[in-house]
Amino acid sequence: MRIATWNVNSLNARLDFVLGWLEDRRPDAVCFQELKLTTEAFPYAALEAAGYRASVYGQKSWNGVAVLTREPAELVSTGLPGAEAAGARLVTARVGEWTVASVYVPNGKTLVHPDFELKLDFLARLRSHVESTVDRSRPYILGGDFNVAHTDRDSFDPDATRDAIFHTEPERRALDALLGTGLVDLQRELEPDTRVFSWWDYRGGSFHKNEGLRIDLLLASPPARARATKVWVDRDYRKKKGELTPSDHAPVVADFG
DNA sequence: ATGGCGCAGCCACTGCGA
Repeated sequence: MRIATWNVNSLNARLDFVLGWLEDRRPDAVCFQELKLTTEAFPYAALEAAGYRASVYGQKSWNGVAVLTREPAELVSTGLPGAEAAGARLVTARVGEWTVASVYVPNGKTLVHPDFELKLDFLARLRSHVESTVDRSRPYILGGDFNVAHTDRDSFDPDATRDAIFHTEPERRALDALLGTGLVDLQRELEPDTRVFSWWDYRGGSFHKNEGLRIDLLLASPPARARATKVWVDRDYRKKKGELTPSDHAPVVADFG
């Protein structure tokens, strides 16, 4: 079983790039974020031709999440109760014995922007949602763009970014609280000390300089963690492919025995 | 070897992303 998460930064703009990646990596399930299209406009046909079905929660222009699966899946839920104003940012699907959820946590914009409080509220509601609705005694993966650099190790320059957005104590403690429900960060479980990023700014040659952040995470329930054999950032797919432009996020991939 | 912002929209600038 191979499960991945990937903020694609517009599925329409990225479709050919994504199809190439699916053919190359052959994941069984993928959490997509930032579809930037409505549920109706989702490219179901192109993905079905590639061997995938999709559980989708989209909206026009912004946000939008999906869980792509090779096997037929049951759509469990869309949206996060109480966080409707934040847009389409959570979808959960069940495939076989696995439950897979894709989340796109609000960016927050700046520390003094109203969206920053919305971000903290979203993370708190996400914790409550997991606590009350997810059976953590079964294989469960919450994959997504959390827009938080959890520790100093997850940032290219911990000193320069100290207390900057994505790095503040309230954001980090909100992620701690989510993990307090019993989920674990797979990357840190399997590779506690590896300095690895999942996002690099398009601007200023950030990727070339490896000035990135690790903000895309695969969170796992104990049974899912127990089966995990490998987790990695698919850095090659942050690179341009011929004429195809990459997302500013790389896929994060995990394999399970 | 790679890359130097990119995407959506009542559009050619602006808002947003992180």
